[in-house]
Amino acid sequence: MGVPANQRATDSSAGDPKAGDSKAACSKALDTKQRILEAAEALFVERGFSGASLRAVTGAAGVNLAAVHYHFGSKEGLLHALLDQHVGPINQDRLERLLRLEAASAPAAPSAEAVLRAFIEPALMRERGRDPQRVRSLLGRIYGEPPHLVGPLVEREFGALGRRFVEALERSLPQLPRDELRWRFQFVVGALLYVISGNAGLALQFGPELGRASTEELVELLLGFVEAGIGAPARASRAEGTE
Amino acid sequence: MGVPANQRATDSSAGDPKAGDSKAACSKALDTKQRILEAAEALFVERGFSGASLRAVTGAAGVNLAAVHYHFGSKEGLLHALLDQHVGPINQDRLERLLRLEAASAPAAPSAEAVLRAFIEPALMRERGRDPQRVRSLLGRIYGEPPHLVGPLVEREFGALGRRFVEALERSLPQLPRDELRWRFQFVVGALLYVISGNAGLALQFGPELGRASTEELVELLLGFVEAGIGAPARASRAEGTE
DNA sequence: GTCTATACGCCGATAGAC
DNA sequence: GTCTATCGGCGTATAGAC
Repeated sequence: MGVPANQRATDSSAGDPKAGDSKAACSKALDTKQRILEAAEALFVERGFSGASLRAVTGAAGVNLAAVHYHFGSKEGLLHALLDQHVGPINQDRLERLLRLEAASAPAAPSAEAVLRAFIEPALMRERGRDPQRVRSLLGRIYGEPPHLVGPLVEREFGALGRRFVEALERSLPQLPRDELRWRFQFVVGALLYVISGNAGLALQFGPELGRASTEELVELLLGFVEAGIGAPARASRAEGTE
Repeated sequence: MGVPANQRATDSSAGDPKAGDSKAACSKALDTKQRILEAAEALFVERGFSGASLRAVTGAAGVNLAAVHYHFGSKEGLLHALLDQHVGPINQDRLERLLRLEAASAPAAPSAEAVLRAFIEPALMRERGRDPQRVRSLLGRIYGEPPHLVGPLVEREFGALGRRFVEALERSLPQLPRDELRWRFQFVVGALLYVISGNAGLALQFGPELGRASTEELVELLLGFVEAGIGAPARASRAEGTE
């Protein structure tokens, strides 16, 4: 009794366990780290961050529980590494597109439509050979986790980029009051995140019929909505007070 | 050593512990239930559902840990009771407004603007003498919790109502393809939830300057955005296939 | 440097005494 | 209706094997 070996369910690497070469040890370390990341990605998307236990992650990855603390410091550190790996490239893509747009239309500002497309398309399209639904959901799943967790994380991964896009939109829509534009940008982010998360409505609310839209169709549908919304006439209901 | 009595920190009721009257017991039960609800509301909003432990809730309420399972069955049951208490009235308000709109404009359909206002205003305005921010946040905080939790909850609290509003919008905008309208309604829900949650962007992203908008201003800002978005010309990029 | 085994203090849940 | 005791699972920390 008492043999606790319920790990290593999937495999324990292809080579023989005797290989003590330092290069082999190094590649094994990378392998462990990568296996943890892949298992964590799948489980975080499936069950959410709080809902996926480290024991489930390490069990699925076939590694020891403590390995995650050695490589990532904590469960939150693991999430951070996962986000750096996924939303980093998305945000880089967004920024490159924005800079290209601004260079192409200089000295005029690019259209709000083009800026919004640069913001939205990378978030929905990027897949890199993986199941696209999975990659997308990870980002959306993060919002709504306990606030003390999501706050610093959003600022770190998204703060500067969001402010940069708002500045671009301010130049595209100079007639719109600054505050109103900033709120509208928040509405865009909200709609995008809700779509990305795939969490609520949709299949749940209307049955599978609504889930049919392809990624490309979804981008166009969302863009049609937010372009009209952000370009709507100013409400200007608060021309008062602060002079 | 080993005396585990670290509960009862706050108090243990005002009366003497001998009072065996049945009426007193009953009112004490109601009091216990209500105290749990109030403490849970505050802590769920502050730390999120997963982040607030039952021990913290019962400790703040000054009741025993097991009481929550006696009265609500589980932590999830407690959340459910809390939502019934808060989003129930909101959804009832929404439905009454919609029915009044439809009655007033019959046999024609009410405008999409009016329907959207009936959907959004109750969610942002209702407060009932409490700190309004707190009441609003509870609803928004729920989304993004682990999907197995949020799925049935959304369907139960919101499914029928959401479908009813989509039907109304379909009558208000008959020229818009059904699928496109349903997606757009999802975008509205996403933007609304993002605002309600108060979780992300906003103060975090732009500093406190953006948090200044009053509830009434916020309703108008959001309505201006979603009215334009939902009424935008159809993209119609998928007139194909299913005939 | 990489990984394993083991332990600690919380958590939600439950059974049974009062 | 309330409380105590206790359960298995959780995230985390660390000592030591290789």
